[in-house]
Amino acid sequence: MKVEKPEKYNHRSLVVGIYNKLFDEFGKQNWWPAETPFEVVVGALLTQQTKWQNVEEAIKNLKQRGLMDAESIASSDIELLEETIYCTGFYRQKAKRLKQISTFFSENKMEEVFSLPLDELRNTLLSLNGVGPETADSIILYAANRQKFVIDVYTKRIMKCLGIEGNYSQLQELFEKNLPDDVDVYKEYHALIVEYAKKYCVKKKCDICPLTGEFNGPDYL
DNA sequence: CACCAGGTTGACC
DNA sequence: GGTCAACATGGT
Repeated sequence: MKVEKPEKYNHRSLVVGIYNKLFDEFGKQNWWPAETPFEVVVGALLTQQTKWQNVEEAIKNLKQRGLMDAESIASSDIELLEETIYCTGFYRQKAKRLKQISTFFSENKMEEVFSLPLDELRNTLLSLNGVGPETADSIILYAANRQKFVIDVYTKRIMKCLGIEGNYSQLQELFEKNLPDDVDVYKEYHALIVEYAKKYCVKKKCDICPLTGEFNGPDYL
């Protein structure tokens, strides 16, 4: 799973170097162990601005009530959904969005949607209410199992500590242009960033971040 | 008590 | 393109 690091210093050595350092410290993450791709979609929506621990509880609740498939959620009462996912916060808008997304996937075969050309797939997901860039890319990467690098607030924070700032698409391009064509590397990388950030980058402090200092990323964006 | 958690939206400049 | 308040609960 390790990626060979190029010799001279450039964007690629930075992107690859960070990956290898995180992999050395945290190892394989094996992220997002869901029973079905649909469960990943549900998790991606519920985890917005929410701790994963609470999402797990909501997923457990949904399963207990037989609501872990698109058709069941699409036809279920909005108030029942609200009650079921209450623990994830923003429960009113999330219940509404969850129902809409489930309706979409009950009317469109998930397998076919996930086989669309990458850009088309992404735009389709983005057109759903409640699905922004990060959620769309999480679904593409972890549910559709296709190559899209997920940028989250932690990724932005870490890169900023290294002197690299950019908007979502700029950062995404930086990673995607410098990583090998390997979905598993994409999956592990994002998971590693989250684990790393939860340990070192809380409260926007860069001073205790071990990456800072090791990689002197100039401002390229 | 203040702040954060694996964001998105709609309004506005 | 960028910024900002809402959205809501539970934990530290």
